[in-house]
Amino acid sequence: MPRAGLAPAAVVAAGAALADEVGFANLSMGLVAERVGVRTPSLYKHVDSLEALRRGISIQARRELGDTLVRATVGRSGPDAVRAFADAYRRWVLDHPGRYAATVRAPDLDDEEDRRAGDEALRILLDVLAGFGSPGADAIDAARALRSALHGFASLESAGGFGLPRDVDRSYRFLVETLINGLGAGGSDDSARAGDTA
Amino acid sequence: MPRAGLAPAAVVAAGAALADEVGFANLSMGLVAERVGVRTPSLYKHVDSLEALRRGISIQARRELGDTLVRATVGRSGPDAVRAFADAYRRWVLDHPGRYAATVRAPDLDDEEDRRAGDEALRILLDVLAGFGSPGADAIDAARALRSALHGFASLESAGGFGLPRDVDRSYRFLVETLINGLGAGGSDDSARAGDTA
DNA sequence: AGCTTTAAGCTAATCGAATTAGCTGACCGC
DNA sequence: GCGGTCAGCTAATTCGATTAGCTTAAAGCT
Repeated sequence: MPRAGLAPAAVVAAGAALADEVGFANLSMGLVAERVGVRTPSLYKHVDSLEALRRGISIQARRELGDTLVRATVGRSGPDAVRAFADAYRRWVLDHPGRYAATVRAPDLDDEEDRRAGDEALRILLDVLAGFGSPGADAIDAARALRSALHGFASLESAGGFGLPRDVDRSYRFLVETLINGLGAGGSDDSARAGDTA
Repeated sequence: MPRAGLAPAAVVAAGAALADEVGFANLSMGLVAERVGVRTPSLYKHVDSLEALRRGISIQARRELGDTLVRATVGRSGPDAVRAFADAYRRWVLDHPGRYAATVRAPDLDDEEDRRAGDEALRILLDVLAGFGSPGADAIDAARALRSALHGFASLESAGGFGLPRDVDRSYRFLVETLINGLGAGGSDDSARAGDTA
């Protein structure tokens, strides 16, 4: 038979696309094999295992997300950069639910490549936040806050977690503006506990 | 042989405990069976399938989390209630990682019981936020913002997503205070886009 | 063009986890 | 004590991941 001319990268790409369609959790070797046009066992010539394929998808997805975020934020700064970052983040997640689920897996600490793929988005995030000089606020804290909020919203939305009819776009804008407000006000350490009821 | 005296609720409870130990994703019928002291097929006398067991765990977990949050916030209001809510939320997630993962699954919309179990936490959240009368801000938006942020942080932390050495407790406090600040400042709709660079 | 080497793909087989079928005996109410 | 019900069991099925071993397309060399 004519060969399919497969390569590890092609298998990972197919897996990523499939993950977006059927869900990262429902990915199977059989599905991927069918997609690339070979029998299941043939995949093992290109990837070590389903687990390894998942890791590959995760790494690739983190890179894609990172690239997307870079492109969205270049040339912007301050609250504007945060909005661009947030919008690009959510759009990417909604467009690539399976890939996004893949990015959430904790990187394998023994794997250099895996660990690095996650760093880029973080670096961008820190750059974006460089414009917010909330006194006493650590940039890492701010980055974690932003990342947590965006990740939380995106993952709840993409899991269908928002049951109520309230417009989701609007809620997202509210979230982003709330964070921008909060970060701008410089609300980190316990000194912020003054002015409680305000 | 003497009977094990099992009941569906006991199987779900054992499954929940096991999920906390091995991870919700790694739950298997074999593991649960071993835990409750029967052979695997016997479980099917109490639960319909692994999938059904997972749903049961999810429902139970949402109820437990809801109860915990109620207990943590009764008698408090305003920013104080938000802090208590946030602290209780995170503590519960860290103590019950498997159950928490179970709560994230989108409820089955065809299942009345499933849908209801998620509502309680939301109701509490809305109550907690009643104290924040940010003009123009919809309570649902605020609830979603808070939920997203807390869920995001908790799920990243419990997935080992924070690689850096920076103290995580501190970052969490920062996140909560940032939200309190932001919500207090009333930053919802586009009118908030005034005062950009601030 | 013919020869060799490599490795992509295949079929058949193994393994493990979920689930189903059908049997047996423990406990409940009489 | 007797009968019915149902928890639990063993055996069997199914399906997906993975391994073993064969075949031959493709690439390189002479």
